Amino acid sequence: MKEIEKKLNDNGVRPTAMRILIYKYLAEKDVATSLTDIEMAFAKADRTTLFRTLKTFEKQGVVHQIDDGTGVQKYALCEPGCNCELEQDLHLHFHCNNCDETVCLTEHKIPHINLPEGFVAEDANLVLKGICDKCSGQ
Amino acid sequence: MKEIEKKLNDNGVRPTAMRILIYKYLAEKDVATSLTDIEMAFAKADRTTLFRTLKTFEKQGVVHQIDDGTGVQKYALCEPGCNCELEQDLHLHFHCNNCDETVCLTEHKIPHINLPEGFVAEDANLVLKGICDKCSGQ
DNA sequence: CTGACCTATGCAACGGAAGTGCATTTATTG
DNA sequence: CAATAAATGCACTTCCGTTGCATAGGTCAG
Repeated sequence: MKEIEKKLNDNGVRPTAMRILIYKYLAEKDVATSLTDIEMAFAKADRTTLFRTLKTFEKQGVVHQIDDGTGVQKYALCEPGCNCELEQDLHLHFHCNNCDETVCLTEHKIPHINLPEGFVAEDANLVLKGICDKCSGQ
Repeated sequence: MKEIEKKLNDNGVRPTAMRILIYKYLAEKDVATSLTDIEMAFAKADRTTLFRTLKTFEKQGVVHQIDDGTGVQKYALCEPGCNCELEQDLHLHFHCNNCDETVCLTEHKIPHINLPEGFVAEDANLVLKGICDKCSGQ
């Protein structure tokens, strides 16, 4: 519990009760989480608070945002050494068409692509879709 | 003009006046196009018609849909041999942070990724973001 | 040619999700 | 404790995708 407070403090986020709960929730889930997911889990809290909490987390490098192609923004906790901004640090994401969950494959970086003359890449997003390990094992 | 009619017929799409115009519009633009873009260009036509036209085009393999991370769906004409459904045929897309346009890099396929045990990829989406050739040349 | 029929188009409305402005509560600091 | 800043909650807006239903327009059989 105290570790979460410390973690938030280290990232320049004031550890309020709400924020600690949200962090804990994200830590317990091992899949990317949408604002609506969190809203369901914390029915009493206001949507805006949750929204702004996520945005604060994102800005301070606590979570990174994921666009998995479903049309809804999702978030996942950054790994200890996660440098989300740098191209070479971008891992890829896997979206399961069966259970509809999205997971970070932090070990799998996006390979370097040779672009045509004149194109300069600053960022990349790679999402693979298919059947995840949990669903294919059934 | 007649080629467009033929092209649509070949794909099982009845070539109405509206559809020919939309096809022509897409052909003239070399960048991915959103429903709103088309709506602007055809102010008299109804949003729904344009929407359904795009969906029809997509289903019949005339266009493919692109998710470039901006949150709005975009579409681009399929190349002659484009097999959008097959994993090995997936090209990548480049979104320019300067001019905000998204282009197909049809020559650049998404590299094969070795996934962890249990994961089966059926589809993939790779979007690179940065500065495009037109903007970097300035 | 004409009526029946199917398809395309148009209009209205809905729903989900992101986002903003402002008031209020809670925490921090002098 | 008072003054100030930050966090939370409420109301509302906007944007986009989508659907239901009515109408217009093209197609085909008789």
